[in-house]
Amino acid sequence: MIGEALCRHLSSIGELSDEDAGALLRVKGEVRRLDKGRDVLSAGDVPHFSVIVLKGFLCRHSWKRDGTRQIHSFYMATETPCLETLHIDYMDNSLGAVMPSTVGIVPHPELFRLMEQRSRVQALLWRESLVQAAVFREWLTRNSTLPAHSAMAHLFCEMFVRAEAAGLLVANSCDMPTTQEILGHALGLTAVHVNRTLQLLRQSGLVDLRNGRLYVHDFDQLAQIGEFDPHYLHLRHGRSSARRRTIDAPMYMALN
Amino acid sequence: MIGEALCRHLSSIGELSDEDAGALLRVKGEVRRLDKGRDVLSAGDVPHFSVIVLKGFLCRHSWKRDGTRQIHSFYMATETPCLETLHIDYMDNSLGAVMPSTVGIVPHPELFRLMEQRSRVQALLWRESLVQAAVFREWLTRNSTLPAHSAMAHLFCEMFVRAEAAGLLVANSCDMPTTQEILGHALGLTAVHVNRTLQLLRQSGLVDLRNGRLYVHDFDQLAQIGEFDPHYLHLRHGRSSARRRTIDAPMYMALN
DNA sequence: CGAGCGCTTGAGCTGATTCAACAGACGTGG
DNA sequence: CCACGTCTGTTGAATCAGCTCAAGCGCTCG
Repeated sequence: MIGEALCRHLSSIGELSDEDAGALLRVKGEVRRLDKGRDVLSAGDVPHFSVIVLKGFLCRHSWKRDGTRQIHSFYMATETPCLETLHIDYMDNSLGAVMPSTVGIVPHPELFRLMEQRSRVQALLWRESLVQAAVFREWLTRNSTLPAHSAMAHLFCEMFVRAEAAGLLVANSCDMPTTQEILGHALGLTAVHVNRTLQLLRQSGLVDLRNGRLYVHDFDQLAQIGEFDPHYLHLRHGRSSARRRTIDAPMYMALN
Repeated sequence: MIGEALCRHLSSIGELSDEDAGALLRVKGEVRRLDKGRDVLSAGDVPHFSVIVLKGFLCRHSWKRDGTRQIHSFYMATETPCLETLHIDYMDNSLGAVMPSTVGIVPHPELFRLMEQRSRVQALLWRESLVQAAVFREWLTRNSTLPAHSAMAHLFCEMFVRAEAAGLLVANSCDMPTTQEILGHALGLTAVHVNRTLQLLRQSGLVDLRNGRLYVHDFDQLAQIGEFDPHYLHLRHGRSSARRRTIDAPMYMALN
C-alpha cells in the first residue's frame, strides 16, 4: 500500500521505468493511524523516517509566540510531506492530521537503500522536494500579494489540481476537510474574514466548500480570480489554466 | 573562485572532507557579470546550469498580472540561488541582480559529475536546496502573520545571520543594497509603508538600513521584535537567537 | 542644470481585524 | 431520550493597519 502510493505520486511528476516502479512497490514501512489534530512530527523532533499519506488530510504548520499558527501546506493521500527529513536533521515545523488519517512511515535507511539502487528514484524524490519548495514560494506570493478572495480562489485551485493529479477527483469535487479557522491559518486570515470571503465566492457560483468537500463549478474563472497558473506544481500531465476540458453539468447543482 | 565560494557555502551547513573540498575547488564554470536589474534566469527559462553568487546581491522574484512582484529570497556572495534547476525543468520564477553583481555559472553536467563522484557533496547540495525551502516557509509565515515592524525586523535578522555565515559581517553591519521599494516587494508592503516602518525601527535604535548597508545595534532585541529564531537556517555554527555574544560599541554611533 | 531615482510626508480610504453574540450540529452522559 | 457542552459557522459594529494618491525634497549623474 505504501509502495503503491509512492509509485503513484512519483509518477505524477516524472516517468518511472518498470524496474523503478518494482523497487518502489517493495518499499517497506509501518502503517500508522492518526487521530484528528495529532502530530506525526513536531517542531524540534529529529526524525529517522519520512511520511506518505495513505488516507485522510494532513497539514504542515508552525505556531507563533502569540498563539496564532501558519499552515505551510496541506497534504492529501499519496503525497509525501516529509522528504526533507532525509537531509535536514531536525524539524523546524510540525506535521499534523487535519482529520483522522492513515500514514505510511518509511525509515530513512530504507529510502537511502532504494535511492542508491535506483538513481531515477532518487532524482524524483529530490525533484518532489523541490516541487514542494516551489509550492511554498507560491503560497508566499499568494498570501503576501493577493486580496482575500483571490488568495482563497488560488488555494482552492491548487488543491483541486493536486487532487486531480492524485486521482482523488470525483466529478468536479474533492475532499477538503478544513474548518474555516484552518483555512484562515493557511491564508493568514481570521476565521471571521474567511467566513465572509467564502460567502462571496459561494455567491459567485464558481466554487463551494461544504461539509469538508470542495466543489469547483468553473475552474477557469476561479483560476482567473485567483491568478492561478499550475506551472509551479510541475506536474507531468498538468492542466494548463487556460486550456481546460469542460466538465459535465454537476449533479449537485440540482441541490441549489 | 567558484569552487572556493561553493566550498565555503556548503561548509556553513555541513562538514566536508578534504577530498570533498578538493573536488569542489576544482569545479569549472563561467564567471559572468550582471548589470543592476538584469535577470540571470527568467520565468519560463529551461536552464542547464546552476548559479553561485560571487559578488553583489541577487533576488528571486516573480511578477504578478497587476504589475506587483513578490521577492522570494535575497542572495548574497557565496550563496547558491538555483540548485533547484538540477531537477526542475523550467523556471517558475526569475533570478535577478539587485545591484551590479558577479555570478558563477556552473553547468549541470559538471555538477552531476561531481555529485556522482562525491556522495557527500550531493547530500549537501540536496540539503542546501531543502534549507532554502525552509527559508521560503519562514518567509510565508513572516509575511502572513507578522505586522510590518516585526516582519521587517525578522528579515533584517535573517540577512544579518546569513551574512555572518557567509563571512560578510564587518563589525555589526553587512551589505543590504535594497531600496525601500524592493524591501516592500519582499515583505508584501508598499514602499510608503516600508518607509514609515523603517523609521519606527530606526527610532527604536535597534537597527538601521542606510546607504545600502544594514547596521544591527541590538540583535537580541531585534530578534525578539521579529520573533526570529535562526533554527530554520540549519547552520552548522548558527547563533542561537537567545544567547548572542555582545558586540563592541559600534563606531558609526558617533555619526548620530 | 535638468532629469530621474529614491526617500519622505500628509490626508483620506478600505480591507481585514477584533470583540461579541448567537445558531445549528454533534456527541456524550445522566 | 433529553440536556448539555463543544465545535463550527454566521452576523453586526467598531476599530485599525496598511494602502492610495499626491506632493515635495535631495542626491547623483549625464
